Amino acid sequence: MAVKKLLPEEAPKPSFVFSLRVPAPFDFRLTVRKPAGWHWAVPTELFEKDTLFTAARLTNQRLIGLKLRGGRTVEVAAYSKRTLDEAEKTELIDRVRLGLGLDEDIEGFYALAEKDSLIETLKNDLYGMRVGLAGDVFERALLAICLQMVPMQRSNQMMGCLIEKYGENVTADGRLVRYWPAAGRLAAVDPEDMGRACKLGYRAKFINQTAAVLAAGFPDILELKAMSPQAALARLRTLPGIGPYSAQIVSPHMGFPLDIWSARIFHEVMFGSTPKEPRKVIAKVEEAAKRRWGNYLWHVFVYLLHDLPALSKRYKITKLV
DNA sequence: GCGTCCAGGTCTACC
DNA sequence: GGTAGACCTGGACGC
Repeated sequence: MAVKKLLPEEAPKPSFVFSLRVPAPFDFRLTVRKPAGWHWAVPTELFEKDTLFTAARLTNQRLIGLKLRGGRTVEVAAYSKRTLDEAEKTELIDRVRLGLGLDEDIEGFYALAEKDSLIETLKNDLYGMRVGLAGDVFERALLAICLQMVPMQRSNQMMGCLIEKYGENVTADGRLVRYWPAAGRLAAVDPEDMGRACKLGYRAKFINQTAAVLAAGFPDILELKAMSPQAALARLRTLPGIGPYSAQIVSPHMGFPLDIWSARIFHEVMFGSTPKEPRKVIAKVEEAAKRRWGNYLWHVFVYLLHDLPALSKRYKITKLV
């Protein structure tokens, strides 16, 4: 999509530079460029030579171009037309910290490998991959709503269209990245027009209404992180179109967002059989997973879904779509 | 080529 | 409180 390289003389200098030392174990590439192809902040971001060119939108709606260069210490350069003030710098640092999963208890997750062969496999295959959570509530809500009731291919079509038609351009060291639309932009769009343009179906109304709620004032991702997991989920579920599944996708707390696709995979891995009606085994899978992995459900979820090609050699896993 | 089914949920009306 | 049915769309599938 809309990512292109500008000529060197056009590339601006960063307006803010900082570095983050990430505790071991940490693999930068696996963290920002996950094996199954999940984006870090936006599908249009660019990754080349251990460097990620992407963006972040601050709470005051300023869009900042970002260049992250990896290693144990991640060098971050922020690009903006005007200088960032101290509050904006602090917020940006906090957002990148959250995105890189600096505060995750990855050691605790790996400790499960001593008694759990599945975790041992995941640890060995994806050692150093931190889950992280980049992007704010609206970006993640768009992702969650576009995931509902459609195969991944259709989700990508809808998200791509929203970004292309309503998104914004930002540059990061000369790379042009098209970023997610702002909530205020989609709140002002006629949901019928948006639905027709991007083939969103009933989701158009949810996106428009959620955009309006967020544009009017709602806790950002860092504020939700400061809440208890239960309080954050409850607050997110007040958004139109955000139910129990989507709230866990959006929440900065580690959840276990089982849908019928992931429930089927977990059932196959945990119980060795393919459920005829995956929707009906979600509660059973969730209960068993909680007993087996406790506080590390989200890590297991992300690791397992990114290690499916390797796991499919050991477990009977239904072909992906 | 055409008809049918259903997919990485949520909401609402009804009991 | 729980449950069935509606909701958009397009790709897969059977014929």
